[in-house]
Amino acid sequence: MPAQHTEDGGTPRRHQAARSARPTGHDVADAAGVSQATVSLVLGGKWEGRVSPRTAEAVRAAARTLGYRPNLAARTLRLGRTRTALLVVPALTGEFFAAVHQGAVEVATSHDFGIVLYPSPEGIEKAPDPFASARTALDGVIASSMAPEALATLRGEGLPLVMLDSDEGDCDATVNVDIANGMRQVTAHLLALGHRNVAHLAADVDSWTFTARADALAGALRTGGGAVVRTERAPLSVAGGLDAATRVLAQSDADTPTALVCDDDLLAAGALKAARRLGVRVPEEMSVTGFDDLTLATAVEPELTTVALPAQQVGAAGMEALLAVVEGRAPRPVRLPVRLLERGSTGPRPTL
Amino acid sequence: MPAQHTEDGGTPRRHQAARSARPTGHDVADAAGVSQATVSLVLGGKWEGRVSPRTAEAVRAAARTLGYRPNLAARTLRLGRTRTALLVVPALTGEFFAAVHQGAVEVATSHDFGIVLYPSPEGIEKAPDPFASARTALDGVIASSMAPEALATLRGEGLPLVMLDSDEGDCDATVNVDIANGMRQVTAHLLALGHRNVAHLAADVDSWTFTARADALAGALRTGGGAVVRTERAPLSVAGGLDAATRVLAQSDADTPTALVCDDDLLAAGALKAARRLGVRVPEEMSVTGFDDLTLATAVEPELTTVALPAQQVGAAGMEALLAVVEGRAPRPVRLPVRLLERGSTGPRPTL
DNA sequence: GCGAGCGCGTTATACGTAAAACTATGACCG
DNA sequence: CGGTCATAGTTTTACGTATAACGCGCTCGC
Repeated sequence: MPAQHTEDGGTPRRHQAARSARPTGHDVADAAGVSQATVSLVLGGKWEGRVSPRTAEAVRAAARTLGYRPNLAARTLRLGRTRTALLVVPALTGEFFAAVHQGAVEVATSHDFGIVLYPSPEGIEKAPDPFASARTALDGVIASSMAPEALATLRGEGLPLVMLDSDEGDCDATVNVDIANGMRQVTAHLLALGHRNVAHLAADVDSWTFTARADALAGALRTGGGAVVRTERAPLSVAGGLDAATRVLAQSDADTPTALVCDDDLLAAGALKAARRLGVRVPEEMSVTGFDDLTLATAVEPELTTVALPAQQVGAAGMEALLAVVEGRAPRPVRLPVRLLERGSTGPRPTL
Repeated sequence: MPAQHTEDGGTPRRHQAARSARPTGHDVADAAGVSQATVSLVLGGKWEGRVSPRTAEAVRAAARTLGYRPNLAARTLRLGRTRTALLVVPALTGEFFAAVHQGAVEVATSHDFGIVLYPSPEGIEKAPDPFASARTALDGVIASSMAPEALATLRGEGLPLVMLDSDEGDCDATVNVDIANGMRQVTAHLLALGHRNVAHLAADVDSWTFTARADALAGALRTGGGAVVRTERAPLSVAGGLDAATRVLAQSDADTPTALVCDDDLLAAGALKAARRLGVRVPEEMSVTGFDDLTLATAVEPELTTVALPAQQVGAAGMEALLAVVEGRAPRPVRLPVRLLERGSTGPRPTL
């Protein structure tokens, strides 16, 4: 005596145990009285001509009331793509990359992309696997600086790769800041103030941006009739700048420099400390310039003449380039302008 | 006339088109001459008593030569868990949270956990969905500060939640820094130097840590025979500190403060600038204290007396607490000690 | 000598989604 | 009236993994 009861609607319920589990596409389908495939079509946005508007609306309503959000893992498994990019930053500290990140995120979200961060550890050697650390499959990588082996891993994966501030040729797109022009502006500023003999406080970091700074400084100075009379390498920190600048300022001979060009504001801040300790007045007796325009630049006395970098645009351009690559368009190399900020740490060359 | 050819081994090859696609468990299985299930058992580490050692070794060898790495999406879909935690940080800038992150990562990786970052945007209101931004399912959240609504979203998801530096009660575990003790140390230091009338430069940020700083300062000062004679709120920046400190220093009456306690080193750096502009010598005429021991603290002149926070331990303890919750153990609240760094910005109370 | 148990695997299945392939109902047209 | 076509869906399949359920050939105890 089969009851033939169909009051339930006859739709097969597969979920019934967990009451508060996240709703799936099947749940939405049941609620809207359609199949899961229809739900996928409607919410995927490609239903025009395949589903009637009233049904589509019913599906959307059901999804809304159930609070449906698609399962990312399932979608990824199905599609093999994630619309997610990995942003490799040298470390989590640093105002520059905070802005880069923000710029990248803004562009990404407006294109339905996501960004996950990979702060490459201090000792780049023992870096954990970027892919494992991302915790999801990736559609591309935007990298600022990276250990060669990690970069090789990336290429091996065959992922689109955008390099920021690097001369790495083996990638799909590059975004650079016009470091050379920045240094030319610094040089022009110092030359205009009468300086000829310049010392260079170089960051002891092996990355393109610092090599570019050194080269640009030397080149611009030479063509302007000046010269780098001394180069001192220093760890990229205030203490490093202090030590290195102390070494420079302690010595004085015929070619004593009257200006100290630092690769970074941290070094410049250290140089300011060194000058104060040695009784050298800035900028009256010695001009000091920084680079990057960190918060620190206006916290110290005198405020640092420095070069501001368009960090946010770097991130935005990087993400745009990645989108181009992903979508098969040809990205063209980007070179962004910088701006010299003339502040209190530079002044006229002292009369001898 | 069935040929009965089995020279291929008879194992059905499902992948043959894409030559360079990432190998799957099936590929490893084929290479090792076993089934995918066996591969999963062996690589999952739970094969003892179910697979012979030689077979297990064969599987591992095959996985190694193929460069097999399991598909995270598939695993997540199957298991419903990810061994991934979301770390919510107030912004990407900030040395404190860089260290917090590092501490958390170290603990996490040693427990086969992953961490993904969610830098909550400046305007916390328009924050994008943390879950969508994570790009993967989560097993828990470690949050420092968060907009109430975002926190509600989190709770709604039913995820384990660890709060850092917060008085939020509705969570599974808390990790705090002993802010009160830090302010007590600052106060004791100033009282020992003879100061009684203190001005407070308060960060204009609505978060527990700053409320705690204000309360602790007022309390400790009172019990020690001193008093907060003036409180000035300021945006959390050097410029904010400069403005607020200028307001404080400009006025002078009977109860003129001889020490300026700042909620943060940024404010203290601003205060130093204000003092210099107004011709107030630090620390001879006015003592200034900071908080957090940022890089900036030793870049300014004089170097800031400040309170160093155990950032890395905060992250480590947070992750440990989350692990405890996830594994069903009961985490107990953590309160970490701080350390006063006496430097040049504080000195004896000026004789009137 | 025969069922029980064990060692060593295999087969089958489910997770939630996207999309290809298919079905059913009418409308239109020659 | 038979065929073509559009509409509005449904059914089915695959993605790669983890694991429950199921052999299958031996050995062992009684």
